[in-house]
Amino acid sequence: MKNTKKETTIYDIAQKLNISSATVSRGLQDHPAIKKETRKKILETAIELGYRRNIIASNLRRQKTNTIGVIVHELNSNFITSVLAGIEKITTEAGYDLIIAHSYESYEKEVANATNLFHKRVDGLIASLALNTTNLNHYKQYHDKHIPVIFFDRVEERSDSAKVIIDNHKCGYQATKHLIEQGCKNIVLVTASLTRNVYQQRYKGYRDALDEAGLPFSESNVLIKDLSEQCGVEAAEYILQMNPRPDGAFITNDFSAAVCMKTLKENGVNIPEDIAIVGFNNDAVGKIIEPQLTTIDYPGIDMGEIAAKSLIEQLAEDTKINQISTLVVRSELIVRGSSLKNRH
Amino acid sequence: MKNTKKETTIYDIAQKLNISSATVSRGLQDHPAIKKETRKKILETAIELGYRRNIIASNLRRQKTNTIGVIVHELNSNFITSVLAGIEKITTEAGYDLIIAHSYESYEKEVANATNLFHKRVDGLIASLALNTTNLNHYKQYHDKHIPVIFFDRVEERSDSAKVIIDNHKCGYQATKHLIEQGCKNIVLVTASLTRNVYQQRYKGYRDALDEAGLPFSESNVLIKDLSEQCGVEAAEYILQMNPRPDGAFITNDFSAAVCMKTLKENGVNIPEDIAIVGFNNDAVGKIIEPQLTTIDYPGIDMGEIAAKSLIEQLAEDTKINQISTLVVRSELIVRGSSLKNRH
DNA sequence: CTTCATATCGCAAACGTTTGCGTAAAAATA
DNA sequence: TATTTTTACGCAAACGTTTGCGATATGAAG
Repeated sequence: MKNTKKETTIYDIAQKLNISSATVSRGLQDHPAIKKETRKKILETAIELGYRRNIIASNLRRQKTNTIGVIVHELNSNFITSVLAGIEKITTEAGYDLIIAHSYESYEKEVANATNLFHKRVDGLIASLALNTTNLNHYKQYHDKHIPVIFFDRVEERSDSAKVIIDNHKCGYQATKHLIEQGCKNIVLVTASLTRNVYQQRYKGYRDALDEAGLPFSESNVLIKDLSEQCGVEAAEYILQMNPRPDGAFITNDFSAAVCMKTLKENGVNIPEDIAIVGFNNDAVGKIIEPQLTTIDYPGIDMGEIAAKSLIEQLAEDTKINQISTLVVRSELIVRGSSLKNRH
Repeated sequence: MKNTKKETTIYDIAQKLNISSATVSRGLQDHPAIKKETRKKILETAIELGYRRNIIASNLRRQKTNTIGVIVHELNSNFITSVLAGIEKITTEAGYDLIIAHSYESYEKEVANATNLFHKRVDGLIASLALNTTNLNHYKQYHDKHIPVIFFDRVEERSDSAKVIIDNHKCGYQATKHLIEQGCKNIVLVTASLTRNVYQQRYKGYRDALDEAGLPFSESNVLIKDLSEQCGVEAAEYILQMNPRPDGAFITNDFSAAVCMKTLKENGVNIPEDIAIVGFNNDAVGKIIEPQLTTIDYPGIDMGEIAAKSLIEQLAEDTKINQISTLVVRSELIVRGSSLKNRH
């Protein structure tokens, strides 16, 4: 039961029709220099013989793969899922295929994925950096071969690639300012490594909002964690042992915020009366937790579409003028119960 | 600034060393018939010239891609993420690359992905069916070319492909029996289309548990939804208008269960006193909601590993004996607050 | 009836590997 | 020393497309 059947090639079609393989090839791709009639015959015998175009041979000849690679730092957030949907929409419209690689927030896996996609000869790359990625050497090979790379969300600001991001500084500022407006005077920030741009910017926004309101900043109010489930628990424990207790918390990830909130509640803390909480990402969990979580929303689907459009644009133009651009998509604060101290 | 630099090929290496390209090719892949010394020289000049193997040419010649495709019906659940992690672990160990495609629970997208991966000439396929997929013709092309396909979780039982699943009947039975043991006598089942095996089996388990306990079955206690957020709300509304009110609910998706629970609570229903609830999947949200959600846990990572191992096994053996196997991975009921009526 | 433009199509090279087979040299054996 | 085996490597075909260029036939224009 071995696979003995040979694949049918354009030669088989050509032979059957007594024409050349060149004509078949052209006929299959709607080349204008082929008579309607012969093209029709070609298509007919193609399906008759069960022909499938050998993309590998085609890629080899054309020196292109019509494929773009995507590297994401995580998968199970609906932000990322939305981004992927946005990317997919644009790329399929433009006739590109997609290869999605997952780095699991690991620098090593990100490197492996980058070189892997490079060897697979993707025509372009869209990537979001892992949490602990600081070295970008694995993208240098792309630049050397003039393969466009676009970063989204998690970017490296020193890089001269195109980037599509949100205004994390503004978000951090808005979130913090909102807490201040609710009367908070002692606000904790729970976030991830400040080496990653998104957290660095949110941190700055947090500080700027404090400064503007004339509130003191304290190192001990900033908790650098990994934004996992465990992180939520630890953040709660830290808050519980603080003296004086903070009256607000900005936790830059909805899931961690939810876990933290839950842990605080279990220890008798009232949300938002004792501590007001703001998360980040507008994940579904924020609407499940009680009270519902105030958070920052930003449209993943737009980010994906913009990143993909931008990449395809770069692929289209031979001229590598490539004005290095940073695209910023809108974002907004969504106020819900977890932060509404003065609603009465 | 056009990309003028030609790629270096094995010919360039061969020329520089005054040997043949065949020797270079063999040297690069550790062929035993190459002297240590020449191999070393080859590797050295390879990196010196910045050589990268042209996988496309290699694939064309070998008629293999060393790539396996994965089609998932969704992405943003940690079940699927775990499955992908499991698959990735095994496949990378075996030297295969992965292409992940996402069908967004859409039959059309699933078909598109299947033919796309087929044209990309993956060596094998691992897939989970979309909710409304009933026609499997898009996998026929794989069988025709003897490309192994393995289904996981969402499978078609009539198919003669290998499958790796959980015992959904047992899960449904256990969940329902647990509710009965908690004193429930009027149990609602909220689930998705019974054409999909997982929901069909869970439904049967539900019915069998009722029968065994001598409890009556009622069509009006079964709600077929799509297990979205909206579904959770609708399920709650349905339950609220039921007369008499049910005292238990088995909702075959944690997120929907959480939304439903929340909506019920908002309408004055006490969980679990008035209605006990069991979900499915052991998603993170189940530990956030209050009370925490009783659910069914099953290890995605094991499913992924098993599916991948099974596929690679099929790829290894030329002999297509291929005993059609159905592999069942363990699963278990996790009891938490949402169903514990008689904890006092 | 020439001349020329246009419409169709074929030739053959190229893309970069891999690999069956052959061969020369070196080593082992008789 | 003569013969056989082993070692190490080269030749050239094959994988299936795509495409620049040339060739033929057809019709239009003069």
